[in-house]
Amino acid sequence: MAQQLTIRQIAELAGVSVGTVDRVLHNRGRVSPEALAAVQAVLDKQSYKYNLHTSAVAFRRTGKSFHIVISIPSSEKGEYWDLIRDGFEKAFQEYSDISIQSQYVFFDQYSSISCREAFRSIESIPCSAVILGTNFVEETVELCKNLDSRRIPYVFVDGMVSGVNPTANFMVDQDKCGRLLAHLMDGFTPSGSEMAIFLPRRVGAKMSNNSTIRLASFKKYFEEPGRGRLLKEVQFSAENPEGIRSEVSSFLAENPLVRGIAVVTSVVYKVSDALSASGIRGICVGGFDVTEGNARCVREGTLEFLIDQHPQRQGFCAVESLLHYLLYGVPDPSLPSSLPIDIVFRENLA
Amino acid sequence: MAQQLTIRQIAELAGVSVGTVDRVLHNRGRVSPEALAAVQAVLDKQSYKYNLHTSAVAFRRTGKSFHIVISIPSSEKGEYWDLIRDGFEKAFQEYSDISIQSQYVFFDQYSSISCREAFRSIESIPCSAVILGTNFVEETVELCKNLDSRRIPYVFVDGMVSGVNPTANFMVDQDKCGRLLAHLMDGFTPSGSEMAIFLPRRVGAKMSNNSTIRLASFKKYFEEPGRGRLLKEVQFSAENPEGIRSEVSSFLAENPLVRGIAVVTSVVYKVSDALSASGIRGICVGGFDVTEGNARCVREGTLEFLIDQHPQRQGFCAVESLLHYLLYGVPDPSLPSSLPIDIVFRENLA
DNA sequence: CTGTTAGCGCATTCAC
DNA sequence: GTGAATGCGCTAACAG
Repeated sequence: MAQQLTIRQIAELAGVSVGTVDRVLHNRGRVSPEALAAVQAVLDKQSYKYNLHTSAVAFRRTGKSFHIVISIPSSEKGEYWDLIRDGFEKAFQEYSDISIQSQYVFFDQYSSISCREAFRSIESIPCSAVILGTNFVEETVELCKNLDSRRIPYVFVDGMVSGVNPTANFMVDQDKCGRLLAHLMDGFTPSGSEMAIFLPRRVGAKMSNNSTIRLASFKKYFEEPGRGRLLKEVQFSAENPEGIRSEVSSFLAENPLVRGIAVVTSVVYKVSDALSASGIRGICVGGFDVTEGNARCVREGTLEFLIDQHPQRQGFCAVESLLHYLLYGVPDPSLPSSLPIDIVFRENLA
Repeated sequence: MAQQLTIRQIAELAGVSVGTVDRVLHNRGRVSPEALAAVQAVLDKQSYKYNLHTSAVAFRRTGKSFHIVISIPSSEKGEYWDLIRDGFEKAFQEYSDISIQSQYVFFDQYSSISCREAFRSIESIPCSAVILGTNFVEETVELCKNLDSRRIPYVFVDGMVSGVNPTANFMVDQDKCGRLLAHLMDGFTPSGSEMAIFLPRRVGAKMSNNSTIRLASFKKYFEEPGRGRLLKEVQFSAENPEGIRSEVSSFLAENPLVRGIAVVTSVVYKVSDALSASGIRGICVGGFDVTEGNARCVREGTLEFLIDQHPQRQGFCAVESLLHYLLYGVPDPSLPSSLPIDIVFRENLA
C-alpha cells in the first residue's frame, strides 16, 4: 500500500515550497510554468488525495464560514426526508471544524406550488452552496439556472434532473428499485395469484419523478415473457385511514385472486394498517423506505419487506461532497453518486 | 447542533492548560485532584468526542509506530476474507498519518491445525495489537489468554468467542442470518414444496462456529408452528465440481418435491453451477456472501439471492476501533459491533 | 511569482 | 503537577 503523499513531500520532490504546491492544488494561479510543471510531474507519478479533515482544521483559523441552504420536503420525525436531514447534521458534526451555517427551506412534497415558492425564495438568498431535493423537475431546473448564473454550486439528493449541472448527486437507481420490488413481490406471492400495485391518489399534482420511474420498471418486469401474472393498478387515497380501509377491502373482495400488494412509495404502512384493521391476512405487502410507520409494520409482520434508499448516507455524502467542492473546487471523486439499494425484512431491521 | 468541544476550549472553561486536559483525557496521571475535578465538571456538561483524524496528524511527529498482527484465513481475491482484508487496507489508507506496520499471518479456514500453528507463532511476535478471525474457538481462546498476559489488545472480526475479552468485535448476528435465510427461502419457494439445506462435508473437521449457528436458526424457523414444510438436510462434498453435480442431481431425482436449496456458507455458487451444468431449472438457491463466484451466479440468474455480511466494513471498523483504543485506551463507543445484514438480489448487486 | 510564517486541534516534551 | 513550547498536514496572508 502506497503511503499517502503529504503536501510537504510533494514540495520536496518538486523542489518548490509548500505554498507553491498549495497554489497548484487549489488552482489559485500565480505560479510559474516551470513550478507548475514540476509539481504536475510529481502528481502524475503518485496521485494526491485531499484530506478534508486536516484541511478543515487549518481552515478554522481563517474565520471564513459557509452558508449552505438546504431545500427539501418537510417531514415528520423518522420519515424519509427527516432521515436525509439526519445525514446532513451528522456531516456537519463530523466536519464541525468548518464553520457552517445551514438554513433549511422546507416545502410540501405533494405541492409543486409550495416547492416553487420555496425555490423562488432561495433565488434571493446569498449563500455558498445549495442542497436540493429533486421532487419537482421544472421548479428545480428554474432554480438551478438562477444558481448557475450566480455561480453557486448545488448538489441533489434523492434524484437527478437532466439539463442542469449539479456538482454531485446522491440517489439510488430508481429503475432498479422498481424492478427489485417486482422481483421480490413476484417471489413472495403464489405463482397462480394476481398482483396489485397501489398508487397514492394525488389531488392536483402528478406523481413524483421517482415514483413514476419505479412504477414503469415495476410494470416492465411483469410484461417480460414468461411472467404470466395479472397486474392490477389501483389508486388509493392516502389521506384518511378509513378511506383506505374501505378501498382496500372492497378491492380485495372484487379481486379475490390478488395475493400481493406493492406500493411504490413510503406510505405503504397505511395499506398494511388498513389490511390488519380489516382483519385481512395472507396478502404480501411490499414498499419503500424504513420510516417509523413502515418499520413498525415490518416488526408486526403485516408488511413483508421494504426497499431502503440509504437516506442518511445520501444526506451525509451530499454535505461531504459539497464541502470538498467548496474547499478544493472539485467534488470528491471517491464518493459514489449511485448508492446501493438495501432490502429490509423483519430479521435485518436495524 | 452542539459544536464540537476542542481541547483548548475545555482548558479555558476549566481554567487549566491544554496539557492538563490532555493528561485527564488520556488518564496519564500526574494531575492534582482540583484540576481533575475542574476538567471533569466541564466534561460532564458537554461530552468530548475524540478526533482520530487530528490526533493522527499530531501523532505523526512522535515517530512512534504501531505493529498490528492480523491473523485470518487465507482466501482468493474477491472472496469473503479477502474483502475483509480490503477493509483493513482501506482503514490503513484513511489513517495513513499514523505509522502502522501490518503483518498478516494466514491460516487455512478448514484446518484447525493450521490455525493453531498460526496462532502459536503469534504468541512470540512482539506487537501493539492483534486482529483475529474467530473461525476456531479453542485456538482463539488459547491465543487470547497469551495476549491478555502480555497486555496486547485484540479485536475480532466475523464472530465472537465467549470467555475472552476483545476490546471490540465486528460481526453480523448469525442467528438472524440463519433465520433470514429461512424466511427468504420460505417466501421464494411454492408453499407445497420441500426444502433442502446443503452442508459442505468436511473431512476431519467440524463445521465452523458461524455455520453451526446459522444452521440451527434456519431449522428453528421451520420448526415453528404453521410452517408445514418438509426439510431435508444433505451433506455435499464441496471439493470437486463433478462430485457435487452427481450428488445434487441424484438428490433431486430422489426428492422431486424439493424446490429450494439453502446453503449456509459462501460455497453456494458451487451448488448453483452444479444445477445449471446438469440442466436443472426452477430450483431456488440462496446462500451467503457476495464473493466473485456467487456474484456471477446471481448475475446469471442461477442463484436467487445472497445474504451479505459487510466484510469490508467489518475490516475497516476493526482497524478503526483498534487505533482508537491504542491512542485513547478505550474502543470507540460510536462504532457498532453488530453490523446490519445486507440482502443482495440480481437488481441490487453492486 | 515565491518562500516564509502563523496558527488550526492535537500529543508530547521539558523546564519550572 | 503544570503550562509553555514544538511540530504534524494544511491554509492563507505577507514580504520580497
